[in-house]
Amino acid sequence: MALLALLDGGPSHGFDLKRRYDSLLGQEHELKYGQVYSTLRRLERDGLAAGLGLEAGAGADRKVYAITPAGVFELDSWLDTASLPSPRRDDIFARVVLALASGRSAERVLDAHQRVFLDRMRVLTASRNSADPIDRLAADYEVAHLEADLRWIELAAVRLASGQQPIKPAAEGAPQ
Amino acid sequence: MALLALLDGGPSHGFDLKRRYDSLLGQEHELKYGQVYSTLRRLERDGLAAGLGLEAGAGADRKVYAITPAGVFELDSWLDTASLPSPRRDDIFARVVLALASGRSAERVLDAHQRVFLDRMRVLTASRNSADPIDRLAADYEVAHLEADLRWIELAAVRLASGQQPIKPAAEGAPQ
DNA sequence: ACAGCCATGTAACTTGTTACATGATTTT
DNA sequence: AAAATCATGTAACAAGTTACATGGCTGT
Repeated sequence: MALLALLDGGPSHGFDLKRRYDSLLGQEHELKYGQVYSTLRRLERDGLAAGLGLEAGAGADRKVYAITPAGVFELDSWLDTASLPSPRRDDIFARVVLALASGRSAERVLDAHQRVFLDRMRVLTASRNSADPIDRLAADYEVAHLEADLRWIELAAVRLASGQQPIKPAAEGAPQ
Repeated sequence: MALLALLDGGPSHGFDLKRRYDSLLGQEHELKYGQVYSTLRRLERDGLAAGLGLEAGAGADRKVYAITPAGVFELDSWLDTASLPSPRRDDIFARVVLALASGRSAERVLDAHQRVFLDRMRVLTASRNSADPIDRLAADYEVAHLEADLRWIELAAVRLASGQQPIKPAAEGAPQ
């Protein structure tokens, strides 16, 4: 969808799309070339983008793609879709639950995360005055969610401290 | 890691692990059997779990696995790891940025999400008084992040309304 | 006898990652 | 002449999803 959105501004080629994606959304997580070119082929296969042919440029010949009407439709649909944050299986919540389920203390998990999250907050508040409006929105977004995590950490600590965590009994189908 | 954590409570087999995972973390997103059995084989291959053999039970024979010392070590390491929330490529932030980048209005995206998030909040505040402590923590966690998203939506709306979004120029490597 | 749950799996497919290979052009 | 950048790709791997296949046991 990101590639479609970028193509919607006009035809382009893989290398350029990757650079633009990275400057837009590549905070810490760049697009891999392997994915760019295979995704473009996939878009073409699915009729959402069409190859326009080769164009000479600075280096090797560029393979230029354009978005198709079907692609525009898909993009519009995606943008109009409000995706509820799907639960993440590798975040602090999962770790806390699994720490409890395996009879470990959740405090260690909560403390470790609190430390890291607070550190990250300090870094972010600095970059929050960035000139680039997108960078600012990104920082705002991350800060908002870090605050949410930090508030939840305190809440969870209280809840777990008061009601001594009973948590489901351990293995049930286990032998011995 | 979830399977290792469950195995840490005692040896068990795929079917049982799946059920326990689902009751613990399967809010809306159950584990697929295809993944359970292939993951168990992977854990065994990597020496984190060991097959103990077959055990007769209610239905077909159960293939019982136990966690190994190496598995316990991995699990402990994972629990001690504080993972910063990695940026998600399919959430509201990505949609807003890509709407702007493709010359569309971000308001539509913001509004659609605000509606859905508020709806979800209403559903959640009801289930927040759940008896099960894990369910309560889960609801708290989701509510905290929904609040974060809603606050960000308002902030973004203000920012975008004031500074008329310039956003990077459209395609650059495009012909014509 | 049949439905439904217990229990395990496989095959095909999709997406994403890693690592490598190639060669042209531009800059130092 | 060497290094950096432009530009495209492939092969191998890892993980997750979907759909199907198999068969035993339990309750009605």
